[in-house]
Amino acid sequence: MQSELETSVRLRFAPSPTGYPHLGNIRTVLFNWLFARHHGGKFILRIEDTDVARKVEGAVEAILDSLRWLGLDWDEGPYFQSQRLPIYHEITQSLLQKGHVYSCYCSPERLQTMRQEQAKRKQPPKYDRRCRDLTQQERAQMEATGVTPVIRFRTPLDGETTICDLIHGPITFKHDTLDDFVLLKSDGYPTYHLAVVVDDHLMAISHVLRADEWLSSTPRHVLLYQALNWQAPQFAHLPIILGPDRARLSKRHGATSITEYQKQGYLPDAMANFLALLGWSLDDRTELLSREELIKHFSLERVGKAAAIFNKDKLEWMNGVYLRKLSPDEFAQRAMPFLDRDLPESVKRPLDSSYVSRVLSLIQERARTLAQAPQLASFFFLDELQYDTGLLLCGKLDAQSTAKAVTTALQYLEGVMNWNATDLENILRPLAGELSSGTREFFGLLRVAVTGRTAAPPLFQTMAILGKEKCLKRLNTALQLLSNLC
RNA sequence: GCCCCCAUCGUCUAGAGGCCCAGGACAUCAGCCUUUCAAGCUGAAGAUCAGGGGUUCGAAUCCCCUUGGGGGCACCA
Repeated sequence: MQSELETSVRLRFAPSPTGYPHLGNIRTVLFNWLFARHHGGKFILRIEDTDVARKVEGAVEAILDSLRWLGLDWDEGPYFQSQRLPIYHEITQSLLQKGHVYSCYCSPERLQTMRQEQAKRKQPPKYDRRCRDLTQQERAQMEATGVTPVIRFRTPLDGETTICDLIHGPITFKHDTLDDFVLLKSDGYPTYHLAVVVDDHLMAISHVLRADEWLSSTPRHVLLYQALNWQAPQFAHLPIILGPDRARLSKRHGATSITEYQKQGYLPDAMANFLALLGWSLDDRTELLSREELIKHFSLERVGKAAAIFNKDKLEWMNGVYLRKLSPDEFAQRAMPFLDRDLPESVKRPLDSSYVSRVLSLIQERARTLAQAPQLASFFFLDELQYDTGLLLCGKLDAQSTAKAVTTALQYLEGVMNWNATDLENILRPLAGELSSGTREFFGLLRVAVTGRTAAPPLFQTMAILGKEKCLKRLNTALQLLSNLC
């Protein structure tokens, strides 16, 4: 049975469609989602599209896609603030009547020069409240000029507001460090401060988990809640995620949008696990947690305060762990699109799925991302291998003895009836001693001939999958290359 | 300039006064396994707990200062 607290837990993710969601955004969603699911509450999606100018085409779809990819489902929404304008207007009217807000007629130009002068005088940039106490007559005059005013909040001149952050504890802000912020823009759209407060209240949001960058605007929101006579939700400000250079995550840090990680072949579960550990931990040793375990154990008490630097190496490692945990079938199913996308064009499509499955069984353990699969497996698909002939001579043997070794191997292989890994090994292993200094050299030589590389999956399994015809052909090619060196 | 937040190995972190001359993970290095690679196993190195003052019998843990880092101060969110 759920307690009353649990049924009333309502979280939300409220991105603005001004770009594609990046790691930081997604980590925030994850925490919101985990908290909601942990408490059996609701998770709501709301699009804060109140900035017409900065709106980015396709951003909303990218947000929805990212959430779906990560399996972060929502119970309500998406709501769009741009469709809720009348609500904000109505609330603004009531605030106006109660005297909590006022119309401001200052032009953007005036505000800008004001700020410039403040900067020159090393003063904090703050609205000088010129329109705060206009007389009725002055207001009428301004209205008559036809300028559309903005609506500003009448911030108390003295006193202070203490917010009780669930992660940081109590934090006090003096009102005289705040200014009269804008609630309604002249284009009729609300600012973030108005819209977020109104919607969080109307949507009965119980907990606001958002990034630390919002911490200093929280007193404004609390003041607004008070003016509206509404109960404020609980706030929890999450540590920010930084790039390796300790700067905020941005384009410069390579893959920043979450869809990019999808393209690079990371698994949603690995991503979620990794992101959960950025700012949260279960204990001193548990690192690998399934979706269910994350939900079960997530709590705000175990969220840290310090900003975290994104460590891609660890993400890759973890993704490798998840990749290896997949069943062979599932791995093949997931890797197939990547092969299709990234294998050279010369490779005929559609790919033979049963061949692909066998190939991928050797790749699974070696790939840290799905996008590495095509590169790891390419020699299985190519007709002609391109490699440096010198690789054939990496051991102590000269070109002639090497050629002899290959020739002998070919002789034996041609007669093989059952082309499988065990038989191949049984035939080739005894040859290593007589033809070369040992298995390392002999098998190494064959490996280069058959795969074109010095690092590849186990030789005999590789040959078995490649098939007799292809192997013999490649060994003959190697022989030709060697004859050029003799 | 003002306000706010933060500070444990390179990185993610454990640590809520004695269990810590600080534990785990990634990365690094070495060894084992082995036909190469990967995986796996074992081990090493890596943090005077930013610095300085207190409080205390005792501090990474509490308080203060300093320093450093980050965030905010738009008719952006």
